[in-house]
Amino acid sequence: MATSTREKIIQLGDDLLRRQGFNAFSYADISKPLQIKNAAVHYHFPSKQDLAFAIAQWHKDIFDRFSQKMATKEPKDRLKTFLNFYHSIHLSEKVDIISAFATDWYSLRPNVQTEVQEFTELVIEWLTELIQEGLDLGQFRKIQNTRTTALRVLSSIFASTQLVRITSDQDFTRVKNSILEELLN
Amino acid sequence: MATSTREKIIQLGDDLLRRQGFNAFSYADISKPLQIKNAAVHYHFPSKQDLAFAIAQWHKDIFDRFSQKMATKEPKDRLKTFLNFYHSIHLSEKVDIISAFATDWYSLRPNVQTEVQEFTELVIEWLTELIQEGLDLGQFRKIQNTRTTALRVLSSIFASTQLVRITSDQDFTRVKNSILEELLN
DNA sequence: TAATTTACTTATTTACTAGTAGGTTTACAA
DNA sequence: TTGTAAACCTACTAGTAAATAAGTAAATTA
Repeated sequence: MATSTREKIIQLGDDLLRRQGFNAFSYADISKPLQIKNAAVHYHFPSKQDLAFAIAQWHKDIFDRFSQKMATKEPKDRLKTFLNFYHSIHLSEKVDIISAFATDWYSLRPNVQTEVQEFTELVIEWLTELIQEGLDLGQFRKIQNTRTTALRVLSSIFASTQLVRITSDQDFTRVKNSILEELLN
Repeated sequence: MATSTREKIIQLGDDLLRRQGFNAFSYADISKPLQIKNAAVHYHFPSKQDLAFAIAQWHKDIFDRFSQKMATKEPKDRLKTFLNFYHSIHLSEKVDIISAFATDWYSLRPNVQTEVQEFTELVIEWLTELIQEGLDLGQFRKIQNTRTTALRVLSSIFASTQLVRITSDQDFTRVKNSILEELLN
């Protein structure tokens, strides 16, 4: 199954958004590598905000499939997979999609903001449930309120993808391991 | 002592950088409110990168003064002041200067990157020392390696200033308190 | 007092930016 | 075979970006 142009635009847009930021890339940055014209991008996504919306939607879809695939695994492994996923983000010099959108929050149209909010809530809820299950099964150690713990895991990990751009690669691994140590019994 | 135009440009630039991102504001956004011409901004800062450099330097100066003023206080109070400082950032709809620079990292000139790196290392070291002192005095609880703890405090708190743009104000306070609870004996 | 420097302004350039109008090709359906 | 719609392209507009050149008024220095 060949990837459609529309799909390619979304993927490249996502890449640029998370590597450079929403206001730092242009339609030309998309059309050139794909060897199509600027107007072709506008054909699929009339405005840049429409593209942003599609990217947010795309992430919701991906996360949906991810969480379904993970549903059968136990909390500990789910958490590890989640953290490893962020590790790969960091290695590709990108940042997390949530923080990418957060940075450019005030340049996003309301419907894009709503989409991002829904995606974020999805992730937080998924993490909250994961932690609750981990606690119930005795795999995790109780620290605080589960949502707070979820928020701290999420913010720690995604801040790290940013912070290590400035400091060093080692610091990411350090934080990642510390999250695991903190939670695991 | 009246604030010089140069100083005003830096302050407004900092504000815009942290509210909208480096690539989302223009020289016009600075010249208009200050009621000067675009070229006047270029007089003080020939290129936008020069402005970015000055903003990074400015933060180093501020942090220097801050840490000197805090030197006599005890670790617990220093940490609280630090967290409250970030709370005020969050309330003003800005993000932390480190994450603002991190987001636009790849659009920064090498000398700006170096300046930001130095500032970040300053903050991490300050936090690391604070934690070490707190441990020595028995005010803090040992969790991990002190640098790791410092990294986690920093990343948790600054990710929160971004995350709460998307979720809710409450979530910031939640994270802030959890950091304190985790460390304090 | 003359020379110089600081802190600007006016006016302009070059290079993009997102976005659009209208024409063309291709594929598929009636 | 004709009609139609999807997926482009060519060519363009209007606006904005950073940056610069040249000039000026006021303050500072020699």
